[in-house]
Amino acid sequence: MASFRLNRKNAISFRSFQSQPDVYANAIDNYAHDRALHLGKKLHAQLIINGLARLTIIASKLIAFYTECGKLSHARKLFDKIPVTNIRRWIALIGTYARCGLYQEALGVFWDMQRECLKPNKFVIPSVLKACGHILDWKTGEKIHGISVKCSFEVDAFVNASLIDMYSKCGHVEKARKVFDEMVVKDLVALNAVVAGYAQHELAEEALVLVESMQSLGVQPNIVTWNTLIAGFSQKGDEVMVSDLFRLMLADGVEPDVVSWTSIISGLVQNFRNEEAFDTFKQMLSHGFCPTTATISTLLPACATAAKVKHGRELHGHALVIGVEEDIYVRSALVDMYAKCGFISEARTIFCKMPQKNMVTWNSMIFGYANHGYCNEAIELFNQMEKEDENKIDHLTFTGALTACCHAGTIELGQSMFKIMQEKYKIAPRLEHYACMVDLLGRAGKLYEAYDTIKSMPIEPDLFVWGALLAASRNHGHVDFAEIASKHLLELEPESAGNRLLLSSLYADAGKWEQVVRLKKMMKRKRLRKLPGCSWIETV
DNA sequence: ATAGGGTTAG
Repeated sequence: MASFRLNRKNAISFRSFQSQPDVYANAIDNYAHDRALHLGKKLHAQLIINGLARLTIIASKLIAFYTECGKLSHARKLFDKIPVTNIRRWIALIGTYARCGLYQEALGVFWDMQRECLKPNKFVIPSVLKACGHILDWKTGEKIHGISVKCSFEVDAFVNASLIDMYSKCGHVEKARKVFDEMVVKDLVALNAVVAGYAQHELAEEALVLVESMQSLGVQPNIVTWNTLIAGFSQKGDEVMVSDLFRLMLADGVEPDVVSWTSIISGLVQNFRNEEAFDTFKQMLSHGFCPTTATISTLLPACATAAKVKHGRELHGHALVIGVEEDIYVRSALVDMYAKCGFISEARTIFCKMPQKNMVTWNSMIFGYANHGYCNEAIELFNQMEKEDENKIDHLTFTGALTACCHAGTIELGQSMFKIMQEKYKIAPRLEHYACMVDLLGRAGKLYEAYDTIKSMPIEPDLFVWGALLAASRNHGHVDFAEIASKHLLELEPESAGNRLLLSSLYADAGKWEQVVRLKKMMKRKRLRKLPGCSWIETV
């Protein structure tokens, strides 16, 4: 009797002990889904107090929660507190990171796992390869390839398809093809991964040849294959081939879907055929297809001039109606579109209501400010990004911020940013950064410093760098530097009439009329003519 | 656990 009671008591307490963590686990899941960082933190504090935070199940959920909220350091700290008992937890964390787009973190955990001498299984390899593919790190991908071979995973269809995808994304299409050729049983996913590799690197013809040869071996293309081919030819601007494929696909009994349409539209936008892109979009709608986030965000850059803002607003309306306005791609493209069209406050409104921002979101807003003369706002936003989202700062962020410094004429700030970029963020200056620095110094009349900057460059200056020096020389009437700059410009860009006009007006300013006549004669001889400036106004 | 269409650029 006594033992029965004891057992029952144990059973009850065991059950309540079991159910309580489940309740908390669910709550954390919900907070992760809503990205309710504040509420989640409060719950975490409570779990530390009642001791449940130590449970593996709770800790795992908290890791997922912080990961979802973008608080990686929190996630990692928790992870490191959990004793390593089995590899499944490592693999789950790697998978979570890879799915969330946190590729560096995924790889970091993978190498930690290797350091702990835990053998990877074949399930973790695709996640890690996906991470390599996205960050274009084929060197690491190749190491993973080696590990896969050593572990005899190379017969696995998932591992092979992931290897092909990784090499394809990194531009090593021939390595991808080699993996495919060595596969004993070639499946459709692997084929499509090679086809994508070809299509995305302007080798659509190769892709087509491969698909045809596989067809003769009995592997039939599916809608993914067709859409990949369409995307490949559409990016190349080969519209004849695109419509042929569209027909072939129909004849094959495969119905084109919204991805097929979006691929065509994307190609048209890439090739600056905006009108046709919109026509195709209308055709797509008339065929009864509902646009997706990809359709909207691919079309928005085609509306990024003041004359096209009406189209942009229409797309914004579509996004609201079909309920995809919250998508980060759509919103980033909207921020950029409104900013480029000059509707800075509308851009800012969308920007501010975004709970998650990516580098494109931040950079678009910073560029929007910088290009419209809101230099202080651009610089303030850069400071805000440093505080809130430092890890998303990249070379474009600095281009935007330096452009703002240029327009504002804040030399010291520009110089310190140029330094911070290299020293703190380890970003090697690119041509556009040097062009900004030359522009910044040149505008202030510091032509010697500007020229010293050019001479210190470890990379070959391009026409924007020399152009900045030439423009500054012209504005400050400095003929010597103008001659140096124009000499380089002529070497780099012999066809550019604009630079010569700039130079000739400099000579005119300086009173060297005979030089002007000589230059203009030379331009006439080469039949170079500066295109007249033009603007676009939408007629209703 | 793998394959297709998407946002920033002087």
